[in-house]
Amino acid sequence: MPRSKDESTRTLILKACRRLLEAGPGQAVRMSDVAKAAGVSRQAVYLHFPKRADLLVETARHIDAEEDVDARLAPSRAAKDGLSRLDLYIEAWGNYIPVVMPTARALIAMSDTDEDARAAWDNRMAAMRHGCEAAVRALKNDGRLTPELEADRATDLLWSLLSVDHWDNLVGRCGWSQPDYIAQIQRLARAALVKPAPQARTPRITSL
Amino acid sequence: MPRSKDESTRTLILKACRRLLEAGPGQAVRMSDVAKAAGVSRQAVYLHFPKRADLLVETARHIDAEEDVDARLAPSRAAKDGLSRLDLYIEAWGNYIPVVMPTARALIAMSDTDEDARAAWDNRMAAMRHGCEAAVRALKNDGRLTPELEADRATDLLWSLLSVDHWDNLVGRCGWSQPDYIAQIQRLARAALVKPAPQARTPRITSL
DNA sequence: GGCGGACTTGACACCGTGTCAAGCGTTTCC
DNA sequence: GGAAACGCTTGACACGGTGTCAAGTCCGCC
Repeated sequence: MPRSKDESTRTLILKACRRLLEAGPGQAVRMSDVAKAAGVSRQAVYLHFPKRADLLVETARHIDAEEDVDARLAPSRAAKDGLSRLDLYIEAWGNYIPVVMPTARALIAMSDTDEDARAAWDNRMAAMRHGCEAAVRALKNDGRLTPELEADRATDLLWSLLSVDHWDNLVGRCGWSQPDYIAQIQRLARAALVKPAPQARTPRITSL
Repeated sequence: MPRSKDESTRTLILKACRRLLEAGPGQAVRMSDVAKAAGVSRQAVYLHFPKRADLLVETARHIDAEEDVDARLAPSRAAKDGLSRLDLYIEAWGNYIPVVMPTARALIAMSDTDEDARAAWDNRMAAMRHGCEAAVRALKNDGRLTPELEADRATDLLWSLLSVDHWDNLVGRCGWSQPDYIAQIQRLARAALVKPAPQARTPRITSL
């Protein structure tokens, strides 16, 4: 099934697509552009990806595989307490956003018109939400979830704080650095979701 | 310049455009659709709005005028202390979002390809940011801005919390009610930006 | 009466997506 | 060795939506 060399035409196209999306913020990235960049005919692209939406969806998957998104999220899953799980999840996902961002934007733009693109994107967002849900649950188990919020409300909030739009607003438009973004979202999430630690036995005023 | 009746063709078109945008979430709203809905020829639309981007931009302005956005924002400007200014600004803008949302979405979608649409939308966002800036400044003057944040950082954060994406995530996707959304954003903004009141003279533990 | 402005009608160019058909060069398998 | 199968190329075309153009119609109004 490969053409001849070690790289199949399919992955050649996916890599070209990714490269184009990452290169030009505000670029069109038409099917013909991808074909040209992959050094392949326009029809070859359609041969592997019948619709443009398919190409974008598969590009996103390809990035997930190349960047090993699972490995990135593993530390948060292994966290011992709710608070560190929250922090680690924010760190992992927050640092993954810039990686998928270009493809995400293209996919979101298609979602307005294309049903498949919408479904694919919703799916990704649902997966991300599960991570938020797990973090909130861990927090709740530790008795550290703020009493002002139901678990699902807290999940919604965290999910929205970690949305790619939010990242784009702060990093893309406001010019925040990536570490600043991570730190501020962690601070924000704590402020919004976490209640102060039950200061156990000895009632001392601690400033942390 | 009016055609004959009390309503000029121009406003007829703008109203039709608004109606269509509000009617169909996920609808295309092509130039021909607007023309049909306004009971006018497609070319009449182009006569008043040379490009589709122009039509959308003017529709947004038209909504601002019809809904008197300035009057809505007046209370926050009149607020006496920073904290209430923050709350009132969130309430005013947060309640305005659903009004402009449909048009906003169309404008944002165009921003990917159309430079004018992008500029127009950026402009609106800049105006909204000024409101955030004012609220943060008022907070700072009261000595209630959290020491963890510079004023411009705080403005960025508030601005992003009040973005239409955020509203769309929480209300549109998560199904929050409008009052819930307002209350939670207010809570979130306080948690993120406001430091506890300097408990003046008498050091009593207050739970508010 | 005739002028000018607002609008209509119908045609057309352009661009990007998606489709189709025929052809070409390798590989594979009998 | 020959034929079928496969992966890809070439070139054409339909479609839908935007934007343009030119001619024509219907007004009110000086």
